[in-house]
Amino acid sequence: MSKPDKRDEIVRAALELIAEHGFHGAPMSMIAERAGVGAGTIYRYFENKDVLIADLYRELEDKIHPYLLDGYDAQHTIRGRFVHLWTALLRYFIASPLDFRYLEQFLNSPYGAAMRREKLLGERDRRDLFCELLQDGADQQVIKDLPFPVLAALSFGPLLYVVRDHILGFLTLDDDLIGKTIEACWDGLKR
Amino acid sequence: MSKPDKRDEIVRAALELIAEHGFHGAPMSMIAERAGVGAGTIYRYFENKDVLIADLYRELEDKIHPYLLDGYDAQHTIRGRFVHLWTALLRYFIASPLDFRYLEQFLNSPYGAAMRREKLLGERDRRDLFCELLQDGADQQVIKDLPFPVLAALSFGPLLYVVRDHILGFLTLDDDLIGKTIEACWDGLKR
Amino acid sequence: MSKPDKRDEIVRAALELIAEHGFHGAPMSMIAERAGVGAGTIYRYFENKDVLIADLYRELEDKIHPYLLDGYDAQHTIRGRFVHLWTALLRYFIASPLDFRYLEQFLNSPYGAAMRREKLLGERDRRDLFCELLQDGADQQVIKDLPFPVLAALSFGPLLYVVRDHILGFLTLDDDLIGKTIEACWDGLKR
Amino acid sequence: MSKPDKRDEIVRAALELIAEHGFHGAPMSMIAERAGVGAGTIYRYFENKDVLIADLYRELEDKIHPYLLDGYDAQHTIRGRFVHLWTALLRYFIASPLDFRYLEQFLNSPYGAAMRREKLLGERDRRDLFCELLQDGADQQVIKDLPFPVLAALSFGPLLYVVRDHILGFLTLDDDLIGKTIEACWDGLKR
DNA sequence: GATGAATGAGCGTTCATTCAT
DNA sequence: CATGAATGAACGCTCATTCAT
Repeated sequence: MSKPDKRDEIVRAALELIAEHGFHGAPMSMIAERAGVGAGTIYRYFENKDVLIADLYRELEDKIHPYLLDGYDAQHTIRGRFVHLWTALLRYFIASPLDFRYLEQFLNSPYGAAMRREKLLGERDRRDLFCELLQDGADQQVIKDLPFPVLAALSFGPLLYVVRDHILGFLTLDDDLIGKTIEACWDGLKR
Repeated sequence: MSKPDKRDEIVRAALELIAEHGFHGAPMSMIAERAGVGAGTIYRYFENKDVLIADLYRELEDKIHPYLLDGYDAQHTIRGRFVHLWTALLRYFIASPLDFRYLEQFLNSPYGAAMRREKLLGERDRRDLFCELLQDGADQQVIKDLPFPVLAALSFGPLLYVVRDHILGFLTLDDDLIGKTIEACWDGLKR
Repeated sequence: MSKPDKRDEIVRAALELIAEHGFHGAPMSMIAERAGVGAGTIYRYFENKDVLIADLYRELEDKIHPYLLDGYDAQHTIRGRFVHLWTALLRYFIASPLDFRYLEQFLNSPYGAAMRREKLLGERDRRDLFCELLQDGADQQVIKDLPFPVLAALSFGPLLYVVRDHILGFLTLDDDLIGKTIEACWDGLKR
Repeated sequence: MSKPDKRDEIVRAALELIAEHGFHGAPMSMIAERAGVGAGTIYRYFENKDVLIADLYRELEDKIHPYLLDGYDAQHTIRGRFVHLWTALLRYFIASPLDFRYLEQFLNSPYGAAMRREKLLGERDRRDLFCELLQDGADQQVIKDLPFPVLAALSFGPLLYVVRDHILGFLTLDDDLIGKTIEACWDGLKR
């Protein structure tokens, strides 16, 4: 097994176990076992468990980004881009529930808070399509004149909630319902 | 120190530590120390850590409920009741950030998922003012015709997000902004 | 409840719980609860758990002694007295299995070893009917010429074993089988 | 220190401490210390304390078995085989008193009761030389016509008692006394 | 005397991390 | 490089004993 292979196996194993059982239900030894490597090997690729967790998050972001870009046109209306991005993201999460569960765990942890702090307080990240979209919408006065974190909450809040409920089996999101939910969300956001 | 005092100190210490550091960052020994009691004393009042966590949640619910009821009129319009309930809840959370952080931890844990399962799938709880309100709104066709979990997501999602961001210092919620945010949320919900 | 009553209740509760669950399965608090007294009360009557255990043993000895004496005639033959004593003891144990289980626990513990040390190495206790009997039998050259502890082993060993097996349900001791077993035991002992 | 060394040290330490102080007087931490290993290391070799205790018993059985077989001839008379087996066992115990004390603790524990239940009530274990011998003796009508557990009690009872007394220093078993005691025991058993 | 709430040392067990091989 | 045996601090929890009431 070549070097990047091992790293990939570790990442995969960690994602699966943390998504299923949470950070505390996924000991390093179990991750190593599932990855088919020695326990010490993880520490060649990740300084410690915290770093593994944070790197895992970044890899997920990078993995998801192309799906959002597929068919995305920055020249479209704000509304059209909003619908496009969220439709893509919701479909991705529904197809990859483990990825969603992992992100949820991460965002609800201190790591997630630190990351959000950067996103919301630091320089707005132009590479983040959702941030960019809200910024454009605010600039063009298409969406409400509210502080950026409130706009973010109005988009992310309901949509991540429904994905969670879908994955937990509390409702079933089909394409029709996805569309209606995103519309409702947009109603809250638009001016 | 009299008997209820000890219990209160334990509850306070547990709430603070769990709110600040999460369930796993709040060992029983640390809770005992912060409460100024022996480690074994906690077990006189709570069978084990899980029971402590669940009881703490119930106490918070009971503590918050009166604030929601204060000035609440079940004969008002759906919209008026919606604004009333969420204004009261947001103000409560802003005044008691530890309570909010605790509830957040709880709802993101397996305990929370189990509780949500009951709320969403079981008999709708008429004592839960938020559930009741959404039900009434759906019955009167004032709010959108969407599955109940989606309606819940449209209310809870954005509003709990902004409270979190406020408590983390990412924005500052004053009465004006609270009002505007609730309005925006209502826009997403109303038919 | 008068003073001796409390003591009796503690003794009864301790015997039951220790017989059923062993020394370590019978916490002082559980003994207190079963006895219907406060936990601290036990310490008014017994200095600590070890003393309680030892006192309990002595009370059992005193309780059993009269049953052995009933119908006992020190002028009978060694053999007759042997059969009498063991028949009485086996019947007692079968009727009071908790007493037997307690004695068993005690004798297999360090307390029991210390007590046996006294009995076997110190001045032979003339009040102990079994010791006396073996001594008489040795003096009259009716039983084998072996060191006292060996004679004791030849009597106590098999007979306590069969009682245990009876109580554990591995066999059923009726009067006929009790008689035959004591006879067999005597065969090993007699010259 | 190589892998089997650590396991052996743990086994040795556990045997010593449990033999001397009983199961409850031999905490895992103390076993680890005496073995010269970390506390967690024990759990690499034994799933938990119960498993350690049970494995220790099995290892002792396996260790003793060859001593019994040495010079054993299944074609000999019942009496000859009886004398052979018990002489070998008593000599073994006298040479390895810790092994005896451990077995005693084990057999007087719930584990021991469960094991005895199997031996006495289940299919008679033909690999157990003592069981086999008693069975043969009963079949050939050389020993008394009594239920199997009674026969077992007549053999095991006195002989294990005298070993215990020897180890506790209440008497001194030399080869002569061993022989005489086994003879006496046989007198109880034979028809 | 009697109580039982309070204590805290001690238990069995886990797991992130290290390091000799 | 990779390993996985070893570590030991830390966890949740128990219970013999004390002492203010």
